[in-house]
Amino acid sequence: MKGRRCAKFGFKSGNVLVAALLYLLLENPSHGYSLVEELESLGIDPNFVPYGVAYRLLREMENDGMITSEWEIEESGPSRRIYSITGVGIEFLKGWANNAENNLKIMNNLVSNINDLLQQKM
Amino acid sequence: MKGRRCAKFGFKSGNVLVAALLYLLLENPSHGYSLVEELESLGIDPNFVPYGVAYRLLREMENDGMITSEWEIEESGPSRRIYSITGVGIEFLKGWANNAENNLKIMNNLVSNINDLLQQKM
DNA sequence: TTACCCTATTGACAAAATGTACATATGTAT
DNA sequence: ATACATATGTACATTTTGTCAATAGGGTAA
Repeated sequence: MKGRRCAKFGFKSGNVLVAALLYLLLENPSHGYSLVEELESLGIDPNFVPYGVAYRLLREMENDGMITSEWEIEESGPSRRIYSITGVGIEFLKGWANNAENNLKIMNNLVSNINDLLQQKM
Repeated sequence: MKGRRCAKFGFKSGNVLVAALLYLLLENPSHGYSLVEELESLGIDPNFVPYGVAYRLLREMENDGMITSEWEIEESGPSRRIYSITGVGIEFLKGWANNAENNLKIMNNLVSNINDLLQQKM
């Protein structure tokens, strides 16, 4: 692999959502609509996560083998697609968390540096 | 503005680079090529930031009024476009850092939660 | 002096990620 | 009936990133 690639902080909104969804599914299996609402328990405002985006992400994650799904036919209310995390998903989550720690250090330093310099210059 | 939008953590790679570049320019005016190398001082590996990407970002930032540029004709070596941060850029940087602190808290919590749950389940 | 590498910038095109918005269906409350 | 909440899906447009070739000046080693 030659040449230069763009910074991969793992902090694109998509990647964070993937990690958040995997975490929620590690807690317990759930379905798309509910998962979006559950994001609030992580401090992520569900109002900023369109359902369409979440459903798309979940399908892609299933495609990548990180989660599996099965239909749950309810006696009352529309059917739900219940997702569960797989071994692949758990490994991904481990890797993500590990990587994120490095990125968080960089971010924390950057924010500190910015605040210090701003205060110093003002 | 109705409906739901996607999570805006402000942590897309592009946004982080914008903040990093603005920080470097707040330290002192510089040109594109050098700025990429200077990223290392922030813990960001320059090898992951293609020059094309950086130059494009700088042009966009100038378009947005966050930075200004002027040509510096060298006696030796090719001419350089020297960028300086503007008032708009400083304000943006303040806002970004402020916002980033909230996002960092969420990220830190997420990573902690993930690690805790992984350890607990294994 | 040719060949090669380092500095320095630009632009074009392709690919990937996101935003937006509509369509569908069931059930409950007014 | 009408409206609202649950629940999922899909199509299209837009934005963001990745990739990489083109251009140009200057130094150095063969």
